Amino acid sequence: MSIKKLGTEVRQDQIAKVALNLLGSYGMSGLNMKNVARPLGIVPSAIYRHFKNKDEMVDAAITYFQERLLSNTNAVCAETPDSLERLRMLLMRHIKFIQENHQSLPRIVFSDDVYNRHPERKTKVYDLIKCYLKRIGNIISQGQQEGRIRPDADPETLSLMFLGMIQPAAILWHMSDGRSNVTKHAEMAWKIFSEYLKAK
Amino acid sequence: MSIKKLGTEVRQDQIAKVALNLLGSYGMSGLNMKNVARPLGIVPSAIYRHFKNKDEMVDAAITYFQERLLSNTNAVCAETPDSLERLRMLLMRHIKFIQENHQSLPRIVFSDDVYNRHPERKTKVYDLIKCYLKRIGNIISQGQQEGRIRPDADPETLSLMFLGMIQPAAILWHMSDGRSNVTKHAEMAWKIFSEYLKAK
DNA sequence: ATATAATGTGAATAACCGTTCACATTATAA
DNA sequence: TTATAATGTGAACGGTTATTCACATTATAT
Repeated sequence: MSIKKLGTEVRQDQIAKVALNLLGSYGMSGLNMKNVARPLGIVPSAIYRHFKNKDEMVDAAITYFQERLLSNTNAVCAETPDSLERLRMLLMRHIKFIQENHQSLPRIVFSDDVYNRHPERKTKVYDLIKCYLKRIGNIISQGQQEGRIRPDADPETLSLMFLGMIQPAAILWHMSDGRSNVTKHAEMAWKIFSEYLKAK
Repeated sequence: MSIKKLGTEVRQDQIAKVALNLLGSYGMSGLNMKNVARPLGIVPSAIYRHFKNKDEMVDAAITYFQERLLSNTNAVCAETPDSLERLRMLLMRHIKFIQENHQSLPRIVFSDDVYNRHPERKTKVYDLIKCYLKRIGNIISQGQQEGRIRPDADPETLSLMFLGMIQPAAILWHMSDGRSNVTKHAEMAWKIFSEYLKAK
């Protein structure tokens, strides 16, 4: 039985991904050293070769999550110059992200296990959300300057409402074990949202 | 040191309230027998006089939560006959509910600790949300029949978007430790939402 | 007032989890 | 090839938590 050994950078990535997956699928209760080690074919104590402790492992998982979420905003800006189209695509990408990664975002945000007694981690997640909202707000502002979006709308309120199109549908999707149709709801919500947004 | 003994109905209520409070404030990780017992001035093992085990205690907490949440819809329907006004009041009540009870709703929904390996509990929470959404949808339908709300809007989509006005703002409020202004956001979001809703 | 049931106590148990450590195995550099 | 560092292993430890149990205390009915 030959044991395959991998470099610590590769392992750190693998561990972070598995950790995030567990967090999204089973919550913080499913995120323990044994569950992380098993799919990688290693033993729990081996994780300590690559992370000082569980906290640093969780931090890595959150950082990985952060990169994945924010990359969506860059992607849609590269795909189209139109502000309304950017919003629509971001909405669909976010839905897809949730369906793939289960409920990482809300679970991270609401599981106080994640940052109970870790104030710096809480502000880190807070900054992530603020950053995401800021980017949505920027797309809206840009659309207003170009005359595509009505000028009397407040970008800050609207970016929060944008997230609001996703969240509750994600809850239902999550609780119905994927039986409810998130994509369809997102499309219908987008019709309503974009009708409001459009400059007359 | 005289020990005060209380009837099991009273204790069950007390325990359920404390449990829900802990769940809302610190998440499932803060919800253990010791933390529930302390504020009641009893010892952890005493809880087993009133609940068979922790699961039944958590169930009682969720039931208590359910009653509190659904009572809001009854209250607004009693306060005013106007559908739009009912929705606005329900929005404000929900915000207040979140501020008082911290993050019970999303934490229950997203903490898989709550119903990992408890499918019946998951469907119970699922039914609660569906019921809440149904009641919102009924208010909207009623407004459409009375000609107060535009008839081309889909009540189901709109009731989900109604929750969407609250959720993301609640996240920010939660993560900023109450520094962000949920009420103000709710008012601004309501302006936008109701403008769309109004029949022309 | 007294017997009996209900409620509260504190110690004990078993399971789980994060973490450490001495040792084994594999990769890498000389 | 060989020496050395990096990576993986399995057993062990301490802490936490839910749960049980024999016992003490308080309420309630007769």
